[in-house]
Formats: sequence, C-alpha cells, structure tokens
Amino acid sequence: MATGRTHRPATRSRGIPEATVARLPLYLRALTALSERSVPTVSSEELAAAAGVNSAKLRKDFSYLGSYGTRGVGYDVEYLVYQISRELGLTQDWPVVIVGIGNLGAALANYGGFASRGFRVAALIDADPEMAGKQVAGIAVQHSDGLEKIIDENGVSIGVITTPPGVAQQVCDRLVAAGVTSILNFAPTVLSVPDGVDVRKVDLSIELQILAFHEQRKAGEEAEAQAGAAVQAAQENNRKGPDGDVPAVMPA
Amino acid sequence: MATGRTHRPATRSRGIPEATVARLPLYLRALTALSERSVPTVSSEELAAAAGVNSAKLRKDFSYLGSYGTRGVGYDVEYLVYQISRELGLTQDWPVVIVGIGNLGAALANYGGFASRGFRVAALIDADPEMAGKQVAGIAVQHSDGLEKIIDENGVSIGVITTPPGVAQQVCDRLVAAGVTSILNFAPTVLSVPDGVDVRKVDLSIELQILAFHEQRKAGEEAEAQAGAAVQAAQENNRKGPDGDVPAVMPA
DNA sequence: CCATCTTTGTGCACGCGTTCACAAAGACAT
DNA sequence: ATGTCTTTGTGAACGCGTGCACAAAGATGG
Repeated sequence: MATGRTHRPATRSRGIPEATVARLPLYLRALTALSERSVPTVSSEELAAAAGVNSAKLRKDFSYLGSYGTRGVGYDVEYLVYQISRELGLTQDWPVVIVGIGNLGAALANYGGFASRGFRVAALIDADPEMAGKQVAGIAVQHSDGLEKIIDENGVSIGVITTPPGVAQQVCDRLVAAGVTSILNFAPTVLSVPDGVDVRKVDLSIELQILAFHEQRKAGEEAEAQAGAAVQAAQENNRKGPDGDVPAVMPA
Repeated sequence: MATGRTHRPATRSRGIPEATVARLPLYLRALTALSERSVPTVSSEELAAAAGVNSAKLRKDFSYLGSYGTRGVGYDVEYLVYQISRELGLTQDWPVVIVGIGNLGAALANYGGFASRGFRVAALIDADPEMAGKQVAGIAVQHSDGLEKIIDENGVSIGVITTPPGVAQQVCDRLVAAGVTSILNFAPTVLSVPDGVDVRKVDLSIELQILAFHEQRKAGEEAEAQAGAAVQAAQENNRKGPDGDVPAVMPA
C-alpha cells in the first residue's frame, strides 16, 4: 500500500475496523461502475472480484455496516452505493485546500477523482508570489499569506500538503492552527500534529523502494535456483558473518 | 497509508515481515538526514522519534536484519544506512519507465526522491503523438509504440502507470508481456496480473475518502457531546432501524 | 405449502504485527 | 577488575485482520 497511517491508536470508529474503512472506497468505485451500467443487483462474489478482494472479506466488511443484502439474491447496487457514500461522509461537501502548487499540486488540482466524490478544491495556495493569480485547473492560485482567512471563510477541515519537505511542518502547523483537522501529506517528512488531527501520508519514493525490495528478492531467488551446480565454487568461499549475502546477479 | 498491497499472500521474504519492509524506507530517510549532519551514532529512541514510530518496533525491525547495534551506545548511522540500502536493493541501479505523461506523470518525472535512491527514469512514454519528443524533466517523451523495445533495451523491471484508468490494464498487460515484474499503479483501477508480478497501488482519491470518514466521525462525536441536554427532543424521535444515524450536523 | 437452491451473515481458528517488559551485553568510570 | 549505567535484542502476551466453512434466510419452482 502506498499509504501509511500516522498517530491513530487503533481507535475503532463506531465499530467499523480501520481495515474495512480503507476498503470501502474500493467497493464504492466498483459499485459506481456497476450503477453506470444499470446493473440492479450484484453478488458478493462478483463484487469482490471487481474490487480485487476475497468475497468472505467483503461480506464481513458489509456486515459492519448492517445487513444490506438479500440472501439468495445479492446486494442492491444503488442502495449500497448510497449506504457506503453516507458511511464515508461523501454525501456532504468537503472543501479542501491544496498547499504547494508545484507539479504534484497541479496534478492533484486537475485530478478528476476529487470533484466526483464530494471533494471541492476551495483554494490553491503557494508561497511563491510569482504563482499568485495564475490559473491552475481553472482556479486562481492564492498567496499563502491569506491561508488562515481562506480556511476560516470556507470552513475547510481537510488540507493537502504538496510542498517541499523543508516547509511541510510549518505549513502543517499553520493549517492546524487555522482549524484544519485532517491532513493528506505528500511531502516526504514526518509531520507532528496535536491529538485529534489525522494525518495520512502518501510517499511516492517509499512505494518504489518497497517494489525494489521485492524485485531484488525475485532476482535473488532466481539466482539461487540457477546456481544449482554451476557456481558452487562460490559457495565454498562462504565466510560466515552478519550479512547473509546473495550472489550479486543482475536481474536482466 | 496511501497505499494498498495487491496479490501478496503474506509471503515472508527472507524472513523479513512485510510490515517491516514498509518501514525500512522511513528509517533510511531519517538516517540519511542524520548522516548529512555527520551524526555518528543514534539510539533507537532518537531514531524512532525521527521516523515517527515506536522505539520497540524499530528495534524489532532492525533485529530482522541482524544485530547491528551496540548496547549502551546505539546504532552506527553510516553502517545502518548501508545495511538498509543493501537490504532494500538500493545499492543497485533500477531503471524505471513512467507510462502516461499527464500532470501526474510529469510530477513524478520531476520528483527528486527517485533519482536520489538508485531509481533512474529510463523513459517517459505516452500514447499521444503530440507528446512525443517533448521534454519533461529533461527527458524526451517517447511514443508508446516503442514500449517493448525500450523496456527490453534498458532492462527495465519496474513500471509506473499514470495513465487514465481506461487504458491502465492494457498498459499493464504490455508492460508485463515485455518483462516488467513490478508495477506502481496510480490509475484508479484494479489491475490483474499473473503470479510473480508485484503491483502496488497509490490512490489519491481513496486517501481523501478515508480522511473524510474520520472527519465525519469527529463531527458526529462533537455533535453528540454538544447534544447533552439541549436537543434531547430529537432523541425521542428515535426510530429503530438498520441505519444507526447520527444527527445531521455540519462540521463548520 | 413444501422442497430445493442460491447467497448472505457469522462463529471460529489461525497467523501476523504490536507492545511490554526484562535480561543480556557492552561502555565507562573508579 | 569490578560495579554501575545505558541501550539493545527478544520472549511472551495480546489484539486485529483474514479466511474457512456452515447455518440461517430468503427466493423460486412445482
């Protein structure tokens, strides 16, 4: 997962497990697709396949929301879309500010997935005076001086940080002081926030590093398999030590 | 966590738990910062604080790598940087292709965190002929016709998909057929891949939805707390049903 | 109205991950 | 050399998440 939770001591919110909450958007997306194709009902098996999860897990997840299915038939697509949307809080409008309009900030501003789910970009904010006034995704970028005012006037409770890492904590502090209680952090920094503020982190470089780890492991296993009889001489050179090295073999 | 794992049946790779692997990049970043400040050693307590985790967890994580610490002193920063880098496979060069050079693809191409960790952008690929030849982050965009050739010639094993969701699966199939075995997917789609291929998913919209859930819960709790004596009349209107509704109170 | 068939909802067991708490290990001073 | 003090490394307990497997529930047909 390209995600990392921060500072949430396993608080079961209203009885719904964190792991289930994280999957609800997945189900919602699959259900929305079905809804657009006017499919009336769907079985747990079908929906699970569409969402890429196990059907037992899906049924258990839904059981936390209530008994919305009909045995022998399945789930009513429209009804389920509504229930999940309501549970996730997507039936209301969430104004969001994006701070730091570099490449990534601009990409997010243009990202269609936000607007379609009740998220509204209330403001784009950047510290560079050169950026102020420029249009990005049809919205004028505002200077960070007015950050507090913008948040207050728009009733913003969710902030997205796409600044360089060096200023992320300062920006975070200002957001929190101004009343933001949920932060999505794209800067590669550990943010410290007071209790009651949620931080979720998306770290592009971490994801790649995890992939690299598994990639290396695959290459290593492959090498071990190939090293059946041929390069056994290397094995004799086997000095014991803390590093359980695998022979340095490039993947391709 | 803005991340989701896909299709990895809890395979303990070389004895290192998945959860630990996901934290190693975090430690590495904190250690690199210490290294730049020429700090020679660090205790598990200090490093844990810098990485935003529990010190016991950190020590257990490191114990999977081996005994690299000195009791009474702490860990040697440089040595640990090397060991973690090696474990993650960052001591070798990983050529990466990015497919889909829209806003997000361009943002990733410009992202500094890649190059600094052994990841090299081998090619930027887009299906739009208009894009071909344009320079993004100092690299010429190439048309997707040559995808297989590019992957083969550069020995690419990691692919990043930043295309629209509609074409993500096709792109994925072509990547896999050409020899890519690790995929970082930014498109909001469930990708199906053969065994042996790792997919990690980063879904921006899902992260926001999870934040919205918690935000809604906070607002609900606040409302419940405020509803001490004032609006008890509403409680009398309490019809029982499958929906355990909370009073509809807007956060701000 | 009864039988059969499909699909949900869930009790249960298992394994992974986290955390506590402490013994072992080494540094350092005397 | 001995004792004290710091910090690691880990055994053990606990809790969460997952998946199996089945009973309950409803639809459907005769």
